[in-house]
Amino acid sequence: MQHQNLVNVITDALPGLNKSERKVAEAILSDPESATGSSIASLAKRANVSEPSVNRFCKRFNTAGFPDFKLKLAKSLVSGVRFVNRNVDPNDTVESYTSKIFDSTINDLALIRDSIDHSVVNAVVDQLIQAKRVYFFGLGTSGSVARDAENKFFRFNLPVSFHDDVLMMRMLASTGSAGDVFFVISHTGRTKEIIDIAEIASNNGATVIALTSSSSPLTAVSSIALEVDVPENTDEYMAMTSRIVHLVVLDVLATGFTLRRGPDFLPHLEKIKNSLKPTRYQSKD
Amino acid sequence: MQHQNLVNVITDALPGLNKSERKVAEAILSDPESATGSSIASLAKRANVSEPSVNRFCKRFNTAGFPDFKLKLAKSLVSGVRFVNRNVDPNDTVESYTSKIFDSTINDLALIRDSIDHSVVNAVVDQLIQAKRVYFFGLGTSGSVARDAENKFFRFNLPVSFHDDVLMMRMLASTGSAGDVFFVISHTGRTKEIIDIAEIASNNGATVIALTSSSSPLTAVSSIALEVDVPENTDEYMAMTSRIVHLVVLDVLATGFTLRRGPDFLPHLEKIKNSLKPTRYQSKD
DNA sequence: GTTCCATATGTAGTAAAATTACGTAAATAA
DNA sequence: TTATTTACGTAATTTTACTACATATGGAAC
Repeated sequence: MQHQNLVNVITDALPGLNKSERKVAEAILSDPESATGSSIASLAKRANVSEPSVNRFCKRFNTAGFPDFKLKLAKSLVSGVRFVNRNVDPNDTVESYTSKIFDSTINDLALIRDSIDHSVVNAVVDQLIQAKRVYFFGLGTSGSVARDAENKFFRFNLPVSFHDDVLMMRMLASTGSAGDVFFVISHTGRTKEIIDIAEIASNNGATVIALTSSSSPLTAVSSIALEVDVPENTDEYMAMTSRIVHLVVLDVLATGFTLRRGPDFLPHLEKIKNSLKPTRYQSKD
Repeated sequence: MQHQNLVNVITDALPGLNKSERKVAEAILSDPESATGSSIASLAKRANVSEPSVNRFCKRFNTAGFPDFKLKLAKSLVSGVRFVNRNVDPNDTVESYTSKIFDSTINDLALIRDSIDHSVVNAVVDQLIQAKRVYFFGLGTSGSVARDAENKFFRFNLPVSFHDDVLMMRMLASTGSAGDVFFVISHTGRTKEIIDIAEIASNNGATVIALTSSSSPLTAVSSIALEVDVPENTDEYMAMTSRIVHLVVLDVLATGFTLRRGPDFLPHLEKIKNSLKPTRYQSKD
């Protein structure tokens, strides 16, 4: 598809490539930017393969040839999506660690953008539209995400709340029933308490939507699971980007919700927006 | 700058070009996309000029030659296309509004990545390192950001808290003093209450750090302002991405903090990480 | 108007780059 | 092992881009 980033495509294909093709792939991935500027000869030399090998490599990735490949590679590199395999290290300057953090966040977003299951997104919007009540649950960092979700979804004229207290969650789950949607957010999907709570809600006939990583225990006990796999961060210095991705996914859901409601709903949103005007100093422009 | 759009540059230069160069410019502008894919010969033919004219045209725009020109043109088109007409509209499918939301978030992140003032980031890290106490303040959506910040910075063995209650904020600000850092987060930087509170803290000799938009009233009453200008979103459907950018900026600050503390600090972080293990079902891998 | 000069544009040749056809080597299966 | 497929490289061909040089065009000075 149009959005598939060539760098990621190559990275994904890496295991299935044969010797010389892999050499080419590695040469490109080690410095994609310069690859877009070099000739087939110089790249072949750098990868220690023959020119036709580079050419065949290009054609394997659905490009007309080397020039076309370079073009598409260059395009992939723009749009903010840079390839990052470099972790933050103690010698980094402000400039370098700043762009590393931004780049890795951008990279993760692009990854999920290209891999998210649209039918699941649709199904979740379905459930939210039908919901009589929505509870957003999350602990720790995911608590902030849940809080943000509440702030977004209350605008839809729908009883929503967010909770980051497991006792509260447990009580709410145990009184849940059909028509209630429990939207459970968890990066790992392995927190025992959260899984317990999701199970309780589910057993009461409520809908449980999980925003979590794939094949986690939480997925198993949910009605629908929005699976978002952000690469784990083993690096001590690196930030956790999964919460950012979760926030954007919630933006997507909110957008889907708004669209489904139709244009009649827009004045309501406008009213909420305007309600804050008196609390602010107006800008001149 | 490097991100200057070639199409715009050519359009601007149009009046100052001579006959054949203008022909080339017009041929390119009439269909820039196809220009990126064609050879110098075919473009020359389409513009009714000779090949060297096309070549000269390219060099006039600070490119090494035709291939380099095509590359830069292609890059310009990517970012251009993504910026323009990326608003959600009622006819969007799940696929299209999903990628629009992701794309606009990515775009905004890339924009800030390239425009953030590194010296300010450094100065803020300086202040945080020296702080005896840090308060994160935010209302509404920024409240979630502040909450997330608390969750991040408490790991640094530093008394931090987050607040989203203006009365609480006011009281804390009025008892603040040198050594206290009030980290105030606000998208608009125009909320009267918040500005009041920042002013009170500042008058008491505390350090006020603002994460907000440039030239806002909040900036004026702060010791340091981390100015982050995310394009306003007039579109009703579109999500607010500024909070995402704020979160990433806080990640950057946390990283800067960790690096400044040095490697002796890592075991402490590890301890916190491990503390959560018993709350989770362990994964097989 | 003619001459001179500068700039603009094109022609033809050359160099570079990419692709193709084909042959050899390596790997795999019988 | 041998047959057969797949992988890879060599060399020739074709395409593409660039350079040097020649011609043309448009003023300005006489």
